Amino acid sequence: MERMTRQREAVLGALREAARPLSPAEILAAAQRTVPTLGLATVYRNIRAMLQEGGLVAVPLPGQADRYEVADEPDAVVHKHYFQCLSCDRVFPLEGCPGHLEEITPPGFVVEQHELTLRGRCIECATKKAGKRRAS
Amino acid sequence: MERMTRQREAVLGALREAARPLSPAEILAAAQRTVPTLGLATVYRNIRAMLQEGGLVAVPLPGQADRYEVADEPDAVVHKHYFQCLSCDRVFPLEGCPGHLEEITPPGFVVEQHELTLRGRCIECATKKAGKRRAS
DNA sequence: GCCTTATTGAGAACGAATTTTCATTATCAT
DNA sequence: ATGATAATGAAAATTCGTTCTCAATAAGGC
Repeated sequence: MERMTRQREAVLGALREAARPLSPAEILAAAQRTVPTLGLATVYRNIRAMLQEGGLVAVPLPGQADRYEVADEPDAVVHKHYFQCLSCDRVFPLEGCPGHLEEITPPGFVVEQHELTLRGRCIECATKKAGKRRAS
Repeated sequence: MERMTRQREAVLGALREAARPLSPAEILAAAQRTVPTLGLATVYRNIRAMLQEGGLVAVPLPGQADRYEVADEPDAVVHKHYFQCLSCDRVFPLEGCPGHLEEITPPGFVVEQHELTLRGRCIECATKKAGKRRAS
């Protein structure tokens, strides 16, 4: 990936505007508002390229395919956690970290990373308590 | 699943002795020590049957296929968290829960479940500091 | 021990996510 | 503006985990 194409800008733009981790399909849908002819393969190609270049990070979720979001500042060691809505399936970044990990770590084990995923209803789905919807 | 077969006993035995969540492949390997001819399809069939019957529970992990472990007592509402070793890939159950989830939950969001996964070196891999297998 | 039929083993088949192929299009150094 | 070639779109292909098919085997009620 050496050239700045319309499709790549659209993918990056979709991720920037979302302010939350997106799935490849979500990126496709959002970016197609800018480049209607955009294909899923191109979304994947750009995701892969930007991951390598460090501009994107993958957000792994239990039992779910990875989501992606624009990488934070390199020096921001503030790792993140996420909330996944059981209704609309969207994923939102959380602020902060529960800590207290030492307390539940067995002796001799060395913790290098940790991932916390909350699940429930996002504010929108909790409010209009309609039946299940899908991401917007 | 109405008959108690040698293979089903082997699968259950493997899970009981492991005392940690196992992947279908891990179950296969362990159970084959008892029933060498055991096939992977049978492992999956028994996992599925025992899941339905409530004897097993699936352990979802970020970016990983589900592991399985024998279900705790029905009344034990003590949900669990896990530690995954970046070196040997094994998963270990943890005691307790960090709590403090409200603090990081955005206003209006309703938390119904949560999952925490620690990653690093298990006591064995931390001790014999062999080369890394998975990057961080 | 006999017989019905649930269960097995092996491989084919599957579904979902992701990658590749390849002919066409478009970026950008010149 | 031109050309070399990186990037694209569409579909085919691949991967991985899991389920299914089907002939052969074996559990367990009799």
